Amino acid sequence: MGRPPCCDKSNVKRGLWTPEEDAKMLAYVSNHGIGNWTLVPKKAGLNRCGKSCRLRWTNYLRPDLKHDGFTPQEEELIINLHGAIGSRWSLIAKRLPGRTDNDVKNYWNTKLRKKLMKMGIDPVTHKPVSQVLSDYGTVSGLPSTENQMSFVNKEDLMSNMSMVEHTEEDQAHSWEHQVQYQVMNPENVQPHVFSEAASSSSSSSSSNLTQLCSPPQSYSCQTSQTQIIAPPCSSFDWSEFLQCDPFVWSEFQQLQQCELEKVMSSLSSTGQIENGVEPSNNVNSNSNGQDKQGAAGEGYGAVACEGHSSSGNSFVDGILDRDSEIRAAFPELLDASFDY
DNA sequence: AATATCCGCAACCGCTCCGAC
DNA sequence: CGTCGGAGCGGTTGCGGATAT
Repeated sequence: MGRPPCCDKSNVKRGLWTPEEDAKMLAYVSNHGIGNWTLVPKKAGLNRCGKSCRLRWTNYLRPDLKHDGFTPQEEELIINLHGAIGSRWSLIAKRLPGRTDNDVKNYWNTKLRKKLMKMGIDPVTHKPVSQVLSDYGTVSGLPSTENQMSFVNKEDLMSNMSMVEHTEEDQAHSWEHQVQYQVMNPENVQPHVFSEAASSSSSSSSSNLTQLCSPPQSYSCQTSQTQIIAPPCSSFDWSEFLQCDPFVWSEFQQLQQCELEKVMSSLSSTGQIENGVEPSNNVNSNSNGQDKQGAAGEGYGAVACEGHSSSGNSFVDGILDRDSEIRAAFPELLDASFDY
């Protein structure tokens, strides 16, 4: 159960704001400032809920807001940040002056998500669709597979599947986009892109869909381009990518610390920690790795942990799962010190 | 020209967080 | 230390304009 409503909704106006209401709101704020939002509608002479006033102000009336379209630079930043921290729209919006979390969220849902799907990128995991499908195919024999899918819903899956089953030219085009995207988002690059991109057989399995992730021979030029632009060593460390952006890295560290403290607090309060050692039967600590796509897909922050007492560790588990993926892909990382 | 469908955006809802008391 | 309530967040809904049939 949530909190009771902040006001009696039957007595307040809802829906679109009129120019008169906007004018009252602007006049009040310019004269008195914001203060307590629950008092603003009364003082401003508006028959609105305080929450509605706050939303109208923050999402539309604020004088520092941009109302024009998103630039390619903003677009790229949103994609990169979404890939790094997930759907934390308010954090992403902080990096985009004049944009609100609502703006960014809407733009993502209506434009960027579709755009990535057309490029052959799963907008949830930021991985090539073929990779996600391959992973899905691998886990399809396990129970409750729908909980392990990184796709938002079946519609997305069908959309993606129909996309990758288009013509060879489309596939090649899609691959080209994938490579370009992966250069932009190196933390999501799969091993074969760096070291084995030209070898379609190396990444092929019994799944035809998996084969689609390999570049057509005629597109080897994209591969060489990737090798030039991509990080110089094959043992790419995704955390280094996060560190490239001080803001993202700062937010990441804060979130990491915050989540860690919550987990430790939760575990210690429920007696699951003895001498600082976590119990070994954590459902998300298995080495299977097949159910980890959702973890990465939800911005490392939404690992399903239903029915388990350590439900607060989703973020850390997501990070650890992602780390396991990288380590599995790049065994040489095992020699490196990499503690969270 | 009329109707149906699609799409984008503004607004709402439910929930968590956190400070005040 | 527990409760209350305001602020803020992410997800979802629904309206209205644009486009297709």
